[in-house]
Amino acid sequence: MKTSLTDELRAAGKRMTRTRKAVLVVLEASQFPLSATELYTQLTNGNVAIDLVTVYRNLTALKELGMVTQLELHQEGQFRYEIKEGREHHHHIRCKICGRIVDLLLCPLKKLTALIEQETRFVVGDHSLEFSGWCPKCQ
Amino acid sequence: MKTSLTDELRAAGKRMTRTRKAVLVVLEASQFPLSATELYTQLTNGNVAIDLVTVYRNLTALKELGMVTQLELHQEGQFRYEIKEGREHHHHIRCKICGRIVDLLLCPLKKLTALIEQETRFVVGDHSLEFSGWCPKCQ
DNA sequence: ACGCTAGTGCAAGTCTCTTGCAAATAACAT
DNA sequence: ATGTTATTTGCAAGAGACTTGCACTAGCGT
Ligand SMILES: [Mn+2]
Ligand SMILES: [Mn+2]
Ligand SMILES: [Zn+2]
Ligand SMILES: [Zn+2]
Repeated sequence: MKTSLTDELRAAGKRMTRTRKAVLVVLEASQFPLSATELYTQLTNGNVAIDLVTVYRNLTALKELGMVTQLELHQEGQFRYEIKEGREHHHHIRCKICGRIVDLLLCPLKKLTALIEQETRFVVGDHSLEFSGWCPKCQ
Repeated sequence: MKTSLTDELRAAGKRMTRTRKAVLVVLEASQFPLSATELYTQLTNGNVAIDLVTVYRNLTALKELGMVTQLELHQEGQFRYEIKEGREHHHHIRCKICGRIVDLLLCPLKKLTALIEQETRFVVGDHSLEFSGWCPKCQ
């Protein structure tokens, strides 16, 4: 893990604890966004002693610092978290059968924002875009 | 309410009960998608005696029949439901301050689907797209 | 090494949504 | 109209994700 993350934490009055470092390491290694429970399971299986509530509190803290992205995949009923470091803004597709989640390295919505602002008089902040379907193995 | 809805229900072996009709009437009248709790509150305030669990069960049944759309707005932590009858596929924007939800009568994703299928080898089923921002009054 | 304060674990609580079951009622046959 | 049957309902309890309270622990600046 980069030391810059530790510095970022310090600058915000936060500490780089053993458990927080473990959370960041697992998030950095993951190829897809993790739920709190999945993260907890990976940590526990990796012999990191941590409570689920600590996972939640760390995810919340890291989200507030802008170090992780919180997302909600279509009708999963839970949040997932992805580290931001070194990853562009992107979206996801999830298999309806096996649950596999794959990055879509594109965002078709930049042009659309101006149109929406014009039509609704809203100022657009964020957007969430997720696809679901059937992955190659489950078709 | 249209009698066609009653016929549709019958054709699926379902019944048009007093409570189910009341649910449909409130959904038809709403200008924005309602959560189960909001629907329950509107019914109760309108002197319809109904249990919250019955609201949930009716929403589930109507969703399975394709008569309502279930959607999840960004980070609300609850589902919302919209009647399909007479409404095209569309998306929403929600104000981060007051929670107002407005229809976006467009979908920019039809063209994108072919590209995603080509790149990921998934077969694309559904998508969910929601915006959030600041409405005219809350800016 | 010391002290302050952020962070942690455990327990309990909140909120949305689901399930089990007996009673009520809509649909339909007689 | 009356009876039969399967659907629907209400009440109670349960599931699952996430949050909060509080005493104890441990980073880290000095
Ligand atoms: Mn991703
Ligand atoms: Mn709508
Ligand atoms: Zn985007
Ligand atoms: Zn669309």
